[in-house]
Amino acid sequence: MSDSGIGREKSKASLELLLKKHDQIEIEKVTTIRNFDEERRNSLFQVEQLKANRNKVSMEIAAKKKAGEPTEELISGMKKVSDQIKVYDEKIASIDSQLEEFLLTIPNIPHDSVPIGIGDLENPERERFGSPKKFSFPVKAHVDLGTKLGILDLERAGKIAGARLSVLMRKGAQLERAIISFMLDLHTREHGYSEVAPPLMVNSSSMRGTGQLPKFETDLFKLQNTDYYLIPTAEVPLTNLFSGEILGESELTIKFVAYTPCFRSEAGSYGKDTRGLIRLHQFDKVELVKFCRPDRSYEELESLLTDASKVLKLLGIPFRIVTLSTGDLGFAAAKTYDIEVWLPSQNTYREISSCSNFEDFQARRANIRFKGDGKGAKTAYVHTLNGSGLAVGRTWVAILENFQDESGKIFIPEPLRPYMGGATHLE
RNA sequence: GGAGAGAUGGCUGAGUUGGUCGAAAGCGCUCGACUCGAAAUCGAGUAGGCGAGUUGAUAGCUUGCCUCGAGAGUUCGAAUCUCUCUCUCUCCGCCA
Repeated sequence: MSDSGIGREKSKASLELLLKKHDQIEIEKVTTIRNFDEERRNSLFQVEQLKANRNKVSMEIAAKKKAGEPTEELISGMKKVSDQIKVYDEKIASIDSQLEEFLLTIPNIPHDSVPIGIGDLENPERERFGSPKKFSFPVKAHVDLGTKLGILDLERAGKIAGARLSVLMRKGAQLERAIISFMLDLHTREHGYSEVAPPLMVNSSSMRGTGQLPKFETDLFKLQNTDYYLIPTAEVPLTNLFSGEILGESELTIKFVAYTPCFRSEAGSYGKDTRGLIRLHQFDKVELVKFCRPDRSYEELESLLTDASKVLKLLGIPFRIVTLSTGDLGFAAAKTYDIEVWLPSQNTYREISSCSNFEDFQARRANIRFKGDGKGAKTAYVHTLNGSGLAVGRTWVAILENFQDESGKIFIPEPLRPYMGGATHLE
């Protein structure tokens, strides 16, 4: 019996939900689910009747034994019933596990407001903030700026570890820490998030809960001879914090912020962003996670986006927000906004945050529910959301590139100075 | 890493010669009585999940099944016996 995790996805309500949207997932899959479910309900009904009988007769046996009456016929009759029960139980368990495996591979259904498109080229721009600065000299890339300043050492990173790993030195390391502190302070003090310091490795069950497993195992680093994976984002430990729990409605919305390193194998990204800090096996990120009532989740998505955007606004770095189209949407998300920051050396906007509403997709898999305080209060799945607030490494890059001068000096944005011992420049 | 103990309802904590135990008792909480009000006292209620019936109802009411860390097993029947796993605690060792 699996009553945790996506076991709940067998429920009538979830099936109806899928059926309602049948135009968006293959009819075949829906039919499969429907057949499975029907078979399961029939067996369940049969076995429950048998069990009711067994429970009743067991009590009779107990009573007769106490009275010293013979019980042989009853017991031998019950042996047959128990055998039948076993057959049905096995059948149900088999259906459950097949159904579960099957459901785990079905992606979330995009929200009605998500634009149709086949890839990132169809992602409409929603808003743009600030305008890229006109430089009167040839801009340098962050790798060159950082290396020259002695705050970034990719060569030695390659020596001690390998490609797609980095070493920040001196003021570069301090800047990383300043960015982290600034973001954490902003979100905890101004935006009402509670800070969490989660483990950087989690078990496979958590990875299933948020949707990384079973489909995306190759994107993860797994620790040998254990069930542990290095987290690809703090979303995983934070969202799973309440797995298998029923939260009080009055506690919602719950808002967490965490700074963690993130680990990604970046399998399949050969040749992409090979230079610099844009795409690494390990990078720092400040992550925002929310648990809320279903009817509030799209409001919460908007405020999540606002909270994340605030970081770049305060730093004074130009950025834009795009809405991911259906083709670019992640496996688990129902709707996603990307925040893209301006990178002068690439003359383009690059993703620095991804803010998503997963609706009840993760909540079903991780079995996270809530319940009202009233008498007739029902339990229902929460909605989960998360967004980067922001990717720290890419923020570091954006600061170097957007605030460089002709001599290679870097202007430190005002909000970070308190965290940099009052320094105004990196030089 | 070595040795040992344990995991029961919101909490504390009974229950281990298998049989009206989903579970004593206490605390907490809810409702009621008393009170001007409160405290104290007294009375009643108080785990979750999934189905079925009734209903306009995802309200109530009636009813079945499952759950005493998780999974598997023994048995007509398991919180109670066996095995595996997970976690917690104590002592020793080691260590940031």
